[in-house]
Amino acid sequence: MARPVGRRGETRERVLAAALELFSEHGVGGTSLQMIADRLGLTKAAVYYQFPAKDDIVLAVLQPLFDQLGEVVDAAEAEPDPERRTETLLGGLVDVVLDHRPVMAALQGDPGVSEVMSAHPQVSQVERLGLLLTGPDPDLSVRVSAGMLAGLPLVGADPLLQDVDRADMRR
Amino acid sequence: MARPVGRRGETRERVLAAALELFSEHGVGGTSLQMIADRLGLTKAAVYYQFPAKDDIVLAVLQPLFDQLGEVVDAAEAEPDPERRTETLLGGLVDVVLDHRPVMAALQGDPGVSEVMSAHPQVSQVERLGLLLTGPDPDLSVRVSAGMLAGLPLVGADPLLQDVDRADMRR
DNA sequence: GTCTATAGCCCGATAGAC
DNA sequence: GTCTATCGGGCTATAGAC
Repeated sequence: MARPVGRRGETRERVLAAALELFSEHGVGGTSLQMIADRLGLTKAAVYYQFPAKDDIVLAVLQPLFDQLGEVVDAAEAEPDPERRTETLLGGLVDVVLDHRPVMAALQGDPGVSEVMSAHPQVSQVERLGLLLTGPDPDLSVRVSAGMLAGLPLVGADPLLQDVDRADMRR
Repeated sequence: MARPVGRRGETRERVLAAALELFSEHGVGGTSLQMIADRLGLTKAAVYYQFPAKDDIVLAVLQPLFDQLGEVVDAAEAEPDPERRTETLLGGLVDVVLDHRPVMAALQGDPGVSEVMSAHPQVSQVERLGLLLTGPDPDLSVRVSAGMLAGLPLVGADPLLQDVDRADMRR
């Protein structure tokens, strides 16, 4: 096999790790490509070789989270019973938050993330799917659901509760 | 009195008016000092003379709204009875949204606004006061209130409902 | 007091040398 | 695969005309 991959993508991974650190320290908007390059001993252009644009770095940091979120939505959609459907959905959402706690803690509520996501609706569609699934009626329940979804990351970010939350969420 | 003020501040007002228009068209982040200057037939530096920084323009646009919001919170805090307190608070919030509908419609949900506000906590404190007032208990009720507050501007922005809303809000 | 002209610095982005 | 050089544009700053 001769290691067809070898250390390929190593720099890319280092960029993503440094980016996540810097994003959590200064936010997306406060982090420049120069800072990322400096932290790795590279130049701006070297970072630019790995990612065509700054947005792509943000997206790459978020992608694993959204991948898992997509799987959760898919699984929930396949569930015919409404009650078990929301059960699968909420449990899966908790898992997503807990599995990606570092990313969640660093980027939740960051204005720069909102900008990138509104500019690249590819990932945002997944979130809309989730919202439509919880309540397709254009009533107040939608607002409450959205509020819960917005509050979910806040709960999962700091404390270490795990099984207890899942029961509370069902209200 | 000889009008000690005269036409002073006229340009300043024109800058704020043009800024509000441009913010609503392109968002805060998409509006440059150059655009504001061009719309008024001025130069960037002329705008810069009126406001020391771009953030100060955003803050100046928002200030009347936050001033009124502060008054509402003050009035609600002075109310001893909890029920009447929330009544005063919610009614006042509706008034704030309705009185500043143009600003609300233009800047609500703008990522640039969030950035400026997190960089200048002077005004954001008022909002926290309001949140703490609605529910000082770290329970779920806070989340729901926050969700309602986030949804309030959306309601007040587009339609023309006025008295009916105030009754609905009390849930 | 108000504005023009100009310049500095940093950013994201691109082209092309090694 | 990595880097130098450079571009255009954004915000900020200063000097000085009116």
